[in-house]
Amino acid sequence: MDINGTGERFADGFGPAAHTGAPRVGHEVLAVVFQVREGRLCVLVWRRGRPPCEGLWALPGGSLGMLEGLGESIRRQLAQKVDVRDLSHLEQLETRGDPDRDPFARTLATAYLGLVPAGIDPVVPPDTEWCFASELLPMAFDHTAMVDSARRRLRAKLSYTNIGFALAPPEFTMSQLSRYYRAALGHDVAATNLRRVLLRRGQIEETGRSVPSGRSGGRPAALFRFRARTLEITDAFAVLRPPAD
Amino acid sequence: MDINGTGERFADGFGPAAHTGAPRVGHEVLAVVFQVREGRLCVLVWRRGRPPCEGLWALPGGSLGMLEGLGESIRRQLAQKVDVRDLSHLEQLETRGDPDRDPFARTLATAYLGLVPAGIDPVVPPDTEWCFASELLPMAFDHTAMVDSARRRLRAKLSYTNIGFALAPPEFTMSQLSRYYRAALGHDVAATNLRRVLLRRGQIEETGRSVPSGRSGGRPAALFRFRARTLEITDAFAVLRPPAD
DNA sequence: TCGAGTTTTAGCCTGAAAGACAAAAACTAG
DNA sequence: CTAGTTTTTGTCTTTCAGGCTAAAACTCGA
Repeated sequence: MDINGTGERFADGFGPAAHTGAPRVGHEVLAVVFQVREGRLCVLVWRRGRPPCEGLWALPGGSLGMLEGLGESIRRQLAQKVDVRDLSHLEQLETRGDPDRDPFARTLATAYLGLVPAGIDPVVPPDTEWCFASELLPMAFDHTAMVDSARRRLRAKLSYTNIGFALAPPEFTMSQLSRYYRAALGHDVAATNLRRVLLRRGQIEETGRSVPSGRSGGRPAALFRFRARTLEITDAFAVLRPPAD
Repeated sequence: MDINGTGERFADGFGPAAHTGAPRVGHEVLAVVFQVREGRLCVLVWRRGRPPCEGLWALPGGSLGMLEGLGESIRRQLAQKVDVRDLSHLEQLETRGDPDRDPFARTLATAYLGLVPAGIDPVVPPDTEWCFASELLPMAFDHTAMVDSARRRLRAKLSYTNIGFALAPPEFTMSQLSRYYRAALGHDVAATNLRRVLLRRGQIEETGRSVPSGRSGGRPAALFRFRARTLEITDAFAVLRPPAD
């Protein structure tokens, strides 16, 4: 990597701390955890009790342990906020490292997107709450930007993956599912179209059972479930496909 | 963030190095730089001259400087490999941090996807080469996985963004463009369909000029250009759109 | 200069998929 | 039994991708 032997390799002003020459900066792992509650998209946040950014909302997470991987670390740390078994999906989002993102120390942060299915209510510590994503007050550091990234990622993936499985409980009616989609997408989703789209894509299937609908009567609703509970990409979604033959 | 006052916060075995308590690990920034050359997708790699992984291909990049951001850092480091002005696109890909990804030191690496338009030939140092992406030999550390991520990302974005602008030179004929797409996608792309798709999406436009086609005759080909040279998402691509009204 | 060969361009057709809408089905409550 | 409610089914329209063919526009050689 010493491209011309002139030592430009250390133009950053730091010699090697190991064979790679990487300087040692702090690294933390954070998560934007979404859940649909009361028909609205919510984010799990906690209120900082000390400076910097005292009193502001912050994302759950913390320091990367010396012996753990990134995903491993955020799972461990979320286990202290939300029961890990409740996390239906987790994926890496982005890493932020602006020198001034934290005014007190040079710290990088890798953000994850986590999802919790609707209908359960994990125990959270007293300083932690589920906030409506649309009404988030300014957050600590660059956490607002991370939440925005996470919302965009979720919205996009609802279009071209089966990620709905992570928002919905194991079984659901189509009108329930359309409410989860509406909460995450921010606009109405017609249950009848949603049904056809997801059925054609093979993402959901009928369980055979049904439940009575609202207390004021109405045809009983069929119960559906997602076929898979891991992320799958809808391949029919690709444009510029390989030629037919 | 000390969720219950029992000190579980430091369950990773490390006390705070700063107010965040982040342990200090090495961090490097790498780039998967693609260019279409000779009609094929190529990756910029260099051959390691010393252990670990001596003799294996590796991605360009290096240590994050103490005062620079992540994107800033990879741009600086690529300037030593490829003239920065030639980079038509750069985006963050993923951060890898398995404790054993580097056997000699705990190092995190943030990978970027970079693109260089076809038709130019940046000066690269002697240990550095453009390798066909489809014929890459095993690479150092987890770099192979990063190249795979980058290829998937590029292929996906060719479907639903205007990222072709970063593969093509400023002006091009449709058959040239279809060759760039074929190289990146790995399959034939009919120039006539590509033209209609990109025109309808408003991604490309005619320059008004044209150039003679192959030496054996043929109708002159119209020259096109991309309307934008920054990433834009094709919104018509979203399924589950907001209702019409 | 004319015809053969080559490449690009334009037009037409098909099929897949999404979304709007309306009617039928299946229930509750009074 | 009827009115009201909700789900489900079916039809229609629109949009877009992609295949195919014919026309256009050029070069080259006879």
